[in-house]
Amino acid sequence: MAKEKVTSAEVAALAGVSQSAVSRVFTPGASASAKTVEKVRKAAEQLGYRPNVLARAMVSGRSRIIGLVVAYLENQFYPVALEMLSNALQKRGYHILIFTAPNSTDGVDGLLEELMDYQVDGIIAASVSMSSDLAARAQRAGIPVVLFNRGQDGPGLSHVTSANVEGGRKVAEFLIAGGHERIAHIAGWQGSSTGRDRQAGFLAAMRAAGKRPFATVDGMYSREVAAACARQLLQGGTRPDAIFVGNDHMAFAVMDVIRDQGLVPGQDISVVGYDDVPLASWGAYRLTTLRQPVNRMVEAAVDLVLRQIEERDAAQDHIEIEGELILRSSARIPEGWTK
Amino acid sequence: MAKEKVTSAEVAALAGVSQSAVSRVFTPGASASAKTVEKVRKAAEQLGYRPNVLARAMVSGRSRIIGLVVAYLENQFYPVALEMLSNALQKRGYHILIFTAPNSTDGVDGLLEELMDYQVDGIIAASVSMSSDLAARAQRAGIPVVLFNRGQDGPGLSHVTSANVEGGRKVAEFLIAGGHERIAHIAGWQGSSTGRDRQAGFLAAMRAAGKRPFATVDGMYSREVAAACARQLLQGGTRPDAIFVGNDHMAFAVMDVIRDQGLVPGQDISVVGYDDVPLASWGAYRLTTLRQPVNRMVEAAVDLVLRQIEERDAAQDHIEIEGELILRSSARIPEGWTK
DNA sequence: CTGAAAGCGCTTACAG
DNA sequence: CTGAAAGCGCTTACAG
Repeated sequence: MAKEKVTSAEVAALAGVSQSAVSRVFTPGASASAKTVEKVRKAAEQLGYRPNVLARAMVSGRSRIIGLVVAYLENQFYPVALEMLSNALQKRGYHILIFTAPNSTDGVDGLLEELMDYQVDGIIAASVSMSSDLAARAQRAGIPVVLFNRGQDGPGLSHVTSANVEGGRKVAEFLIAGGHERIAHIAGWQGSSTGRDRQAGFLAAMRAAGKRPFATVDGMYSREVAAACARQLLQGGTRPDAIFVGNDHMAFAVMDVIRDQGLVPGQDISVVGYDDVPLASWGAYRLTTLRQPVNRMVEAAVDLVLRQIEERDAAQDHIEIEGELILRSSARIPEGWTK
Repeated sequence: MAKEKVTSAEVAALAGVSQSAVSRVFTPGASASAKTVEKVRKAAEQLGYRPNVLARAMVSGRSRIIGLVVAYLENQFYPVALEMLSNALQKRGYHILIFTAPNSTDGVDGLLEELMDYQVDGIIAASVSMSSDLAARAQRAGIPVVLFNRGQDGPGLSHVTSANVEGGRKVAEFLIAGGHERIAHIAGWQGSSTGRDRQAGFLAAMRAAGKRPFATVDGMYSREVAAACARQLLQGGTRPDAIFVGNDHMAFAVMDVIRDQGLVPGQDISVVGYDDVPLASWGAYRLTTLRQPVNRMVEAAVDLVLRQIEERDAAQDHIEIEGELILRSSARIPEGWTK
């Protein structure tokens, strides 16, 4: 039976080698003779020895911990991403230390201190913006930061997003092709790059087609705000015949409001979301939406941080992944387009 | 400008005190004169010093890290719990190291090793079972384990759940009071205590009322399985007039199937879930469900681990929190009951 | 209250 | 390949 805590020294004693030898056997790439390896492995097994990650971290300067700043978990996009991120990182020998953040910018500032206290090797920040001051501090500390699903103004940070401007454009073009005349936009939070980019793409495509949006309002990425916006839009004499909503999470609220008014999404009013979270495909919503390829975004983010950690040279990078419009029944499908 | 890494020795030098003094100033409860505190604080501020948590962990034996084993994040119950857990722990100076687990028992076994490598102070395992062998190992290592939303056969682990047997009973009584004649149960995974307990309570209440369930099947906590079960139940000549589903996540799938068949939940067939995740109150579902009070479950779990960590004596405990039936429109409401 | 010193469990030059 | 030794950044008795 293994005892509470076994150290490399105890293994060394049992194996009849030096403590350094034990360490080498457990350090990938270090040299040890086959005989030593065998003796050590046997002793370690017998004692139930496993290297103490924290001690290793102290001397090597690598904790194998990635700080993940996350918020807004009500939006199904993030739990899904979180799970994938954790799996991908686990597979490469890292683990995630979670920091739940307030959704505002200033909330993150205090977190960085704590993050650094734990000597994390890198930081992935999902769904939060970061001041460039913060970026600078992390950089000075030599900790790579990757923004996930959020861009950044100014230099300093890597980030991975989907092609949001283009996504917004695609949605507008789809809606225009569908013959909609009064297209409204309940935008993603205009304090975030994703919200702004999607809106910019949407407006650009409208302009290019010589159309003006029926209305453009900020849904703040909030169910409540989006629902209020939708109610507002529906109450006038003429109402929109299509609404592009800045993300799926808000789009569900909008659909709920539409139905509350006795209208049918996809017939009376087309609704298009952004993300393609699992719920979007469920029977109750069947939401047409611009899919953000989470798996590829996750892969990119993981590659980015780990590359910056493991090969110090690796420069920052901005990765943009293209999304695809997923056609379902919440929006009228233009003739000739196939589901 | 702070430099990359500042140590207590550097602060000591600048402040003109010993390194031990610096350490004391940053150790709550350690004694230092007002003058020393001031000199040290000033120097620390100037240099941008913060204690290295890992170094502190090494010597003190406390990492202030809680390992969280989690899976099944598609079920909105868990992201919600995760966020609350993280917030509660953060507030008390701990952080969560995430381990995503396969939903099976054996998957967790390997994780425990990794968990212990990081010298976590405690473990919270959500939505996973644990072999008693595993429990024993953690115990031997002196690491308290708390099962969240899962019970355990045999001794060794603390756990917090809602009152599942009673919850199942309440649902049955509600359905019986509603005058339903053919009540089916798509149960939670029978490999889990929650699934078994809810079913047991349900069956007991049925028996007590002299009723036999229309059918009882295992939904495995899976959308797909639950949907298949629902289709099965609906296709015969006589179909159930009520279905108690083992959790909300499956209940949504069941409602989707019911509507696909042109039936209306709450009119043609009553559906009752378990959990009361946020989605249950959204317009598209309005699911009647037995609420698990996540906030109280989280508080209890956090208290339990921290107590076991901070006062070594604290014994294991099994905490059961009562839930409440939330009446919405997915199920017929018995006369006299109020929403 | 305060400093010198030992030690937490490792990794990593440094000699051999 | 291998061992002795230094050192990672702290906390904590131990004297004073």
